[in-house]
Amino acid sequence: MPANVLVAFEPRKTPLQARSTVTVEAICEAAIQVLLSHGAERFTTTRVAARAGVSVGTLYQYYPNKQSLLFAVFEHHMNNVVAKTEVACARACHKPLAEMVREMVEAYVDAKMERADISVALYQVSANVGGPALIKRITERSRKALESMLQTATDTQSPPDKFAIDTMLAAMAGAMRSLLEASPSSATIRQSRDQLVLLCQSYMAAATAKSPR
Amino acid sequence: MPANVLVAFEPRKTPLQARSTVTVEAICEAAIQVLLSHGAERFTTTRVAARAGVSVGTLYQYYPNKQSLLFAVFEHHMNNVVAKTEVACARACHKPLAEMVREMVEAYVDAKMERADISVALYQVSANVGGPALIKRITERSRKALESMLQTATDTQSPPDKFAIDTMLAAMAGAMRSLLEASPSSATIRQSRDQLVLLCQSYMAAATAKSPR
DNA sequence: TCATTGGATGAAGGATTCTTCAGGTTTGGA
DNA sequence: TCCAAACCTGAAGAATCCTTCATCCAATGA
Repeated sequence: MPANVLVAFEPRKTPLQARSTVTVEAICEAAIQVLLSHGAERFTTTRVAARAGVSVGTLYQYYPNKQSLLFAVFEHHMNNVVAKTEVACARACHKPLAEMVREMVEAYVDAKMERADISVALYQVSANVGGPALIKRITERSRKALESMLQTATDTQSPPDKFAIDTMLAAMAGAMRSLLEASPSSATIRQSRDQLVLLCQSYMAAATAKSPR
Repeated sequence: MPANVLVAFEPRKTPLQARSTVTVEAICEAAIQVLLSHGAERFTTTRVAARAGVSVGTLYQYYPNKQSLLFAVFEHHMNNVVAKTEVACARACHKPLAEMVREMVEAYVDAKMERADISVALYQVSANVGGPALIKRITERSRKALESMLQTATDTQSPPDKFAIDTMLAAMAGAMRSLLEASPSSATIRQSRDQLVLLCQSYMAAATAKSPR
């Protein structure tokens, strides 16, 4: 009944020599490009291999199937983004709420934008390739980082609850997606980033019980 | 280079007799079910036809190809949701800002939830099947409805600008998606809806008051 | 009643795609 | 230098899938 049949997602073998490391990276990069130029529907292992300049057999030496390749790229990208968000959260502790939120949102937007092409490409497959489970893990990590940051705010009593934080994270993801899919100019990016900062700031302020003046 | 090759999206012929109307509806409903039970990857015209209790040939009599079927279902669902949102906007004119936003958000959430299964199913294909273009049209409609509503707020001077409204719409969509994909209990739905209301209210208030210094 | 048009059928052609594997090439160390 | 392990190749089998079309069934109205 469920859409995901049992498929191995783990990579098949890890590259040992320098040569194969290059190959694997070429394959991942090619996957992005094929996704962008042909779409998820026509995303083919053969096409990816051709674009990477290797043969299909090589691809299957590192990834047991098509999905595992997509999953690997997806996971790598997501981990990169959360990691940078976590760093920003850690750095922004013990500051006023508004400032915290600003730093965190800006880090998130910048991390996504750094490889906008990957972000856009992966939207096409996030729903299929073990996305739900991975996204859940990522969201949890983000929430934890946010929670422990918010607890140290210098101008609030009780930090927002779990629900509020999850809602904000989802809203951020949505705004980010709509921005990315519009292939925006750098001016638009700055503007949207500021809007997103304002959105998160005002929501967090509203969801937080302020300390008595 | 672009992912979308030229394909006809228009339905092939419109049902005239009552019999065929039933058929077309069965096909659309079956499409949802197949999407949910097999996933976008294994979404097949043959499977849809089988589920609808008709033969493939019948399907191709009304839709020139697989994509046009998906597009039709997608478009129908989106139109339904915006229409209800527009009605709510019209109804909420000449009220205080917070109340306006609440009514509009609640209408949106309710409309999405009414056929949660369809909403969830379509997330899998929204990126592929002419999604971008359709979503752009839908967003535009929503923005217009919101703009003209906000202009009549009884307690604000200048309504939020285009950017702010688009950001809010994207944020709403993101929060909604994350909610829907978690197959939430009705208690969770209510809670999330309230959070989303608060988010939009506080953002609109912040974007209305004055532009950031 | 019967002709005409709308509606339905499903086997099969044509095209893709995933994945394997037997055999070749390169690398790194002994 | 030489060998074993790592790495690469790409033709081809097996499995789907999309779409068509010749053919049959049902409804409508004259």
